[in-house]
Amino acid sequence: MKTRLSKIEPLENLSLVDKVENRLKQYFKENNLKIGDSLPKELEFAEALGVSRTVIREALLRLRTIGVIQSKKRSGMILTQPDIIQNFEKAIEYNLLGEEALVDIFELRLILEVGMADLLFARKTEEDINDLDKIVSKIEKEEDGKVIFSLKHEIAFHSKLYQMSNNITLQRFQDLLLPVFNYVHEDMPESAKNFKYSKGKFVTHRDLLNILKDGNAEDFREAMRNHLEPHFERILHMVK
Amino acid sequence: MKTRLSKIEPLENLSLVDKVENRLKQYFKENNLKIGDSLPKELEFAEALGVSRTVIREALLRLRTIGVIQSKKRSGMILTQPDIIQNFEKAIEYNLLGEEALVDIFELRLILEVGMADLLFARKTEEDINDLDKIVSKIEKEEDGKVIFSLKHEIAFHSKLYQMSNNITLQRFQDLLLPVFNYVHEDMPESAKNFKYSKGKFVTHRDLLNILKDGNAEDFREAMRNHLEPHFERILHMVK
DNA sequence: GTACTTTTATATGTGTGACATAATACAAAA
DNA sequence: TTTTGTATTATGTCACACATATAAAAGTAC
Repeated sequence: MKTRLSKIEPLENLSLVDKVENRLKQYFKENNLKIGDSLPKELEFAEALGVSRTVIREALLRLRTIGVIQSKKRSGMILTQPDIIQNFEKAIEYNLLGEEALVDIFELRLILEVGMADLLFARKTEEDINDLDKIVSKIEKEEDGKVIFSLKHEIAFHSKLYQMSNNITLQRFQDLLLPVFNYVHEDMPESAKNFKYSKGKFVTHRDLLNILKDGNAEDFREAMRNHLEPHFERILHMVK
Repeated sequence: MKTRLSKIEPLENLSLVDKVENRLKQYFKENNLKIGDSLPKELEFAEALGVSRTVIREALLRLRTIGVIQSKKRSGMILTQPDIIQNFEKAIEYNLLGEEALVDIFELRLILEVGMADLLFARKTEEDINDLDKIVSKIEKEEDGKVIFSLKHEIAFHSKLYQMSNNITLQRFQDLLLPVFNYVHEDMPESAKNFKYSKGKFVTHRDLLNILKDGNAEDFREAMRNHLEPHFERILHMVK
């Protein structure tokens, strides 16, 4: 039998910059640095670690890229609160996500919308309901009785829901999901766009709104689950 | 009267590296580059854009940091599929997230667990159920009849659920959530740890497992919602 | 000709020193 | 006191040199 090598770890194969980055992280931890604290200057780091300014700069640039530090001329560098969604956004901007990742993300969206009911009920305001009402009325007017799948309408309605959640991370996640959503939609077979709901089961935006007005979180979850039925159908029968 | 200056807009204040980064992105788009394609070398970029290699390297390093490109000595650089979770992870490693972000993320976890029911039912296997059974039995043995909140048990059980979802992005998200979860838990008042469920409503891990075995997604959602009751209680009554 | 080793060329990685630029502190002027 | 100029300083940009890993070519043995 061939010897398995899965357990053995490779020797340290870190570049100088990698090592410096680790030391920096260690330095932050040891000195218990917090948001807003200022850092020593590049040359001091370089001298202390015995490397060139080039290497220090590269390590610091990584931190700057993920949003852990900010730097200004003359003032030096300070620790900042990283924007966790931002890098996500940047990565997506490059349109390099593969099929699996896109599907994963699309699934995430479905999960979120079904799962967010409690947040909506806890945080909805009169104003939110009115806004939603306007959106739904507009949709109904344009759809004019027909049951069609309109990406624009979907986005308007569901974006409002995310906004109602009052969870910034969630909202921004939704924002950056839009292109993905668009992609998945374009890729959708006609059969899904004209999905036939089981008779009597079709949950419209109006239905969702009414539940949001007078119903409870549990009902909303199940209604949303039905509303998203064509998407779930598609996803759940995919072979991964 | 003093002249107002509210109308005038500041000029673009992008650094050279910023501009170069934008040009690179444009270049990728225009040439419709895909994952695996190789890039011109640094010096060629530098010459083409009329900037120093330093600047090009900084721009490319940003891309490398967010995982859009990889580089090897001699072979040059290739476009790679960015790991969208990785940057998230890195940012979190630095413990610089503020209270609001942590709460947002914790909320996200609750939403996901309630919303992921359909995925679980669509993808569960016999083996999964058996694994879960083992985990639950172990929990019951250690809890020995008492209803206590054990972080370790929670993690074991819920991690398995994420794994069952068969959604890599979701799983990795869960992984990186653990430290946050830990933080929020430590910060939890005793009242929540000894949360009193309304009589008869307490949903145990065993209950969840049974539903997963023989029930349906809808029941599972509601059961999970109850199982997570103390967390929801805490979150939903927070003033944001 | 094939399998293997050695050499060579090359693109990225690292180092050094210089100057440019913008933000700050402070002095000078009004 | 407020504005304006000036010096200082840390980061931003530059040019050039050398180190290092490695893909590709050349060489070697069979």
